[in-house]
Amino acid sequence: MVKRLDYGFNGYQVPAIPRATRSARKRVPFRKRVEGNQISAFDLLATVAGTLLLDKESSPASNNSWNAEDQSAVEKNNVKEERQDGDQSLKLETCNVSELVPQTNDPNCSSRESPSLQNGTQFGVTSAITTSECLERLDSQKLIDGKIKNEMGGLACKVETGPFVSRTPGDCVEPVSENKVLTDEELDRTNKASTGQVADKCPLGDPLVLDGKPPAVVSSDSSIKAPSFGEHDPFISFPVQQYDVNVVSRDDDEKSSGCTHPSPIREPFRSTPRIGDRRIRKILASRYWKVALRSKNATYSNYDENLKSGYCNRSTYKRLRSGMNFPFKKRKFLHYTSESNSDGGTISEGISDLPKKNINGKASILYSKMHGVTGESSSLADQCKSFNSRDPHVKLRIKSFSVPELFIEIPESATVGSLKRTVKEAVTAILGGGLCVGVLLQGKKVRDDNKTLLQTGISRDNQMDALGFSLEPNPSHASPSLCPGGSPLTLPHDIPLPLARYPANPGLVNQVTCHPSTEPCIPNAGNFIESNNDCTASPTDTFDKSTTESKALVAVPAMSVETLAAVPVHKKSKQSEVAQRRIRRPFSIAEVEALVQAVEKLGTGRWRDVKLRAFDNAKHRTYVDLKDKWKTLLHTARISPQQRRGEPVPQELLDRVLNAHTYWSQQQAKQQQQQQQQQLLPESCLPHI
DNA sequence: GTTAGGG
DNA sequence: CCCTAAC
Repeated sequence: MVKRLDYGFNGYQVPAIPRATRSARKRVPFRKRVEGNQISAFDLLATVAGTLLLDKESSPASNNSWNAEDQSAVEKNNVKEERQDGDQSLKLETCNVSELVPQTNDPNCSSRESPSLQNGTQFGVTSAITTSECLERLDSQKLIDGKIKNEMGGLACKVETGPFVSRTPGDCVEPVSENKVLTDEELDRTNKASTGQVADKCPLGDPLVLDGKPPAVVSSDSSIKAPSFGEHDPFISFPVQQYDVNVVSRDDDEKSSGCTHPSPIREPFRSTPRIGDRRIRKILASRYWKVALRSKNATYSNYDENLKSGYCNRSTYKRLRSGMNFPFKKRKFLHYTSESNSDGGTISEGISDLPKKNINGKASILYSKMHGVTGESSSLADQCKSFNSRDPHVKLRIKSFSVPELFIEIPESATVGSLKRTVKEAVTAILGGGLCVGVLLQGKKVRDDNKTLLQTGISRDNQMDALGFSLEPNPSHASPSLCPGGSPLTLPHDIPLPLARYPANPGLVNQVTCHPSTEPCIPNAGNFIESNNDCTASPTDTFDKSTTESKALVAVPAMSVETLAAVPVHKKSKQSEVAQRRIRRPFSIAEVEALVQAVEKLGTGRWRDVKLRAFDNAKHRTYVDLKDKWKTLLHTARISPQQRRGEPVPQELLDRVLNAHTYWSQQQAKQQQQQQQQQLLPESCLPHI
C-alpha cells in the first residue's frame, strides 16, 4: 500500500489470475523451417520489390548525384521563414525506375571459380555476372534490340522474358561487370572465357550454352537500353517449384570448389560461407543477388542467416527486414509434396540430377512472348518446350518501372540541393514502404500470393501472354485521407539509403507539374536545377534545415489507387490484397501518459484490458501496439537520455514506467509463488486430511 | 483471440 | 511495427 504513494496514482488492481505468469515463459527461438520450397506469387512480388530496394542500397556515389554535393544553400534567415504562400508545390506524377533487370540466374552456378577471375580482373572488381548470364543477357538483349523489341507504349513497366539457358553445374563463370553495360570487347572475352578456358578446365561440365556457339555480340545500344537507374542489373530467378530459395551473393574472389578440382559429388548449390564484413560489403557493393536453388534439406533459416551475415551491420539488416519495409519479406514457404509436384519425379532425385538433363549442350530456352509480341517469339517458345522441360525457372526481365506520383511542397527559399534531397527522400520512402508490386497475368491481377508461379500460370510451360508488374502506391502511405486523425504523411528524413543516381535522361522524370506556383512550370528537373544556383551559404550549413523545414511530403497516388500498369489492365483493379505494413505512428506524449496510467492500474500482461480502458477509441492502436510501446518505453527508460531518440518522453513518465514495471514484476513473482504453494499445499496436506 | 517475445 | 509460438 505504500507503493501507491510512491507512484502517485490511485493504486493498482491486481489481476485475478496472473496470466502474466507467462512472462516467465521463455520462447524457443523460432526456427524457420522449410518443408516445401515452392516459390509463391508473393515471393515473386517480394523479389521484384526487393530488387527495387536493393537499388536504393546502391553506392554512395549514386547518392552524391542526388545530394548534389555542390549544392548551394539559401540564407539561413530565408530558410527559417517558411511562408505558406511561397511554397513550391511540385507534383512528380511518375518517375521511371529504369532498367530493372531481374533475370534468372543459373541455379547451378554458385561454386565455380571463373578462370578469368582467377587470372585477373578484367571484368572489374566487384561485379559478378556469370558468363552464362552474360550470354543470357546478350541473347536477351539481342532479342530485345533486334527481333522482339517490345514496345509497351506508355506503360510503366516492361517485362521481358528472355531465353532460358540451362547449363551444367560446371559452366559457371562469373566475371563481373556491375556498373556498366558490357562492352563488346568484354562480351567477346566473356564468350571466350566460356567456350575456351572453362571448357578446358571443366572436364565434367559442358560449359557451353546456346548450342556451343557464342552468341552474336550485341551492341550496347544505349538508345534502346533504358538509362540504368542504379548502374547495375539485379537478377532474379524464380524456381517454378521444388526448391528452396536462397539469396546469396557471389564473391568474385571466393575460392570455392573450382573447375580444376572436380569432386564426385559437388555441391553446386551451396551458398557461400559467411565471411563477415567483407562478404557484406560485397553484397552491398556488387548488388548482385541470386536466388539460387538450394538442396532440399537446406533450411530456410539459412537464407536468413545469409542475410544476417550479409548485413553484419545489424541496423542495416533490420532496416531491410522491417525498418525500411524491405519488401523481400520472408514468407513461410508452402508445403508441398515433392513427388506430386516434381517433374516426373526427377526432382526428387536430388538437385544434382537436374543439371544432367541439360548436359547435352543444348540450351533450353524459355521464351515467353510478351504482350504484343508474336511471331518469332512464339517460335522461340516452341523451341523452349522442345529443348528442355526440366528447368523450373521462369525468366523475367523488367525493363523499367515508374514510381507513382509524388506531391512535394517546398519553400521557395529552399535550396536546389534540398529539393533534390526532398525528392530523393520521397522516392526513397515510397520505394521503401509505400509501394506495392502487383503481378498481372493476361491483364488480370494475380491476387493469390500463395499460389506458385506454376499454379498461377507463370511458368515455363505456359504461353505467357501478358505477364506484367505494376507499382502501386501503398494507400496507407500514399493517401492522407487514409490516415484518419493523422496528419498527411510526412516522409521520414532519416532514411539513409541513397537512391540511385538521378536519371541522366530528363525525360525519365515524367510530367513534372507545378501546383499553385508563381513560377512557370518546370519542364523537367534538370532545367530546374540549372536555373537555381544562386545560393551562397555552404551546402552543409543549411542542408538539413532546409530539408527539415520543407513542407510535408505527401505521396499522392498517381491515379488514386489505380494501378500503374505494366500491362494493360482493362478493369480498375482494387487495391492489392497483399498484406501491407501499417503506417508508423509514433506515440504522442498524451498517448504515453494514457498507456502508463492504464498499465499502472491494470498491470502488464493485460494488454487487451489496457486497450479497452485507455485506447478504446484509438482504432489504430491494437493491444499488441500497446504492448510493444510499453516494451519500448521500458527500454527507453533503461537507457541513458543520450541514447534516446525521437520525441523525448518526459522523465517523469519514464520513471513511472520503471516503477510500474518493477511493481508488477514483483506482483507476478508473488502470485507465482502463491500458485506454487497452492499446488504444493494440498499434497503436503494430504497426510493431514 | 491474447499474450510474450524475437526481430 | 511484424511475425510467430504458445496458450
